[in-house]
Amino acid sequence: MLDTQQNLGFLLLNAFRWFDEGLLAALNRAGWPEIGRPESMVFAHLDATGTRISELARRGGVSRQAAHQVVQGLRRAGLVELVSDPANRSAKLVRPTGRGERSIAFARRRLLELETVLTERLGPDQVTCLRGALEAEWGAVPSA
Amino acid sequence: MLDTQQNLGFLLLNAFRWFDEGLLAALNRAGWPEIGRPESMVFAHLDATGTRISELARRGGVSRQAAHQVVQGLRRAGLVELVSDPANRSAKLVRPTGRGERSIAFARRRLLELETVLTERLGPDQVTCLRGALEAEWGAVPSA
DNA sequence: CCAATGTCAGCATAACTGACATCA
DNA sequence: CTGATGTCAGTTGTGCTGACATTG
Repeated sequence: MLDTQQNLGFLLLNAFRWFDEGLLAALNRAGWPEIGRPESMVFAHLDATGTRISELARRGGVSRQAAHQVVQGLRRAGLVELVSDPANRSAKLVRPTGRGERSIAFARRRLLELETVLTERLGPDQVTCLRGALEAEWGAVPSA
Repeated sequence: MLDTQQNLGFLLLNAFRWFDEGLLAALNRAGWPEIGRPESMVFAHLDATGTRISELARRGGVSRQAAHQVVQGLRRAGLVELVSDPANRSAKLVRPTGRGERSIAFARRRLLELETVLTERLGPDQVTCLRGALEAEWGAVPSA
């Protein structure tokens, strides 16, 4: 009853899922079965030089505790390592391991590949157009 | 490390969240606090004449059991009712109640309102453009 | 006999809140 | 002392799989 074929919100969700499924399926098939949706969300916000857990939580919009749990899972999987922050002994930095960096590089290639496929199917004009609208400043969510 | 400001997948997710938050917050404030994310997903796929639980599950991409659980919650909240399908006695139809229909009408108005705000902020060209790209046929997710 | 539907039960995952120790 | 950080514990919500009765 909400016109899911025309409603912009649902259209956006379906488009996101297209990318999300294409990325996660490829990662799983290529040798990183331990990377799921929550892992990818934290992983994406990781900084090459190391990032604090609380910072990852802020970027991902989740609690410090939830981020901590995901990071521990990634550590057990050998994708990240925790090192003490030299600037603050009460903090630790989450850094990708060699295997973690390889998975990130793979994900980046895969995302570009998906965008290329989309460009072949929709044409360059529509994809440029899509990107332009999404990169624009939408501003705060209207509260009224 | 995945360029979350440029990656199309993340851009799509953020855009979806803009609509999702704007819709759910308005519903909660307007007197439907029991409608959350899962409820809205089922609700959106509801048909005015009544829809089977298994059909809602297919449309929403979740299991029959998960859809069943959400529907029971909506029924307890008085937003939908379950009636026997006259065409198949082993099936039931999920239909919105009066209160349910009012909430759906409200949601529809709110979604249009959000799109109007977006059009004011980005201009009609970019929104038309966005809608065009999203309504196009993206095809199956590339498996390779 | 088989397929689809709705339902119940148990399990896994993932997020949250609360609490606490450490350190700037 | 206050605030930020990381961590542990408990709880809640949500979806899944398995299993079963009913119906076509």
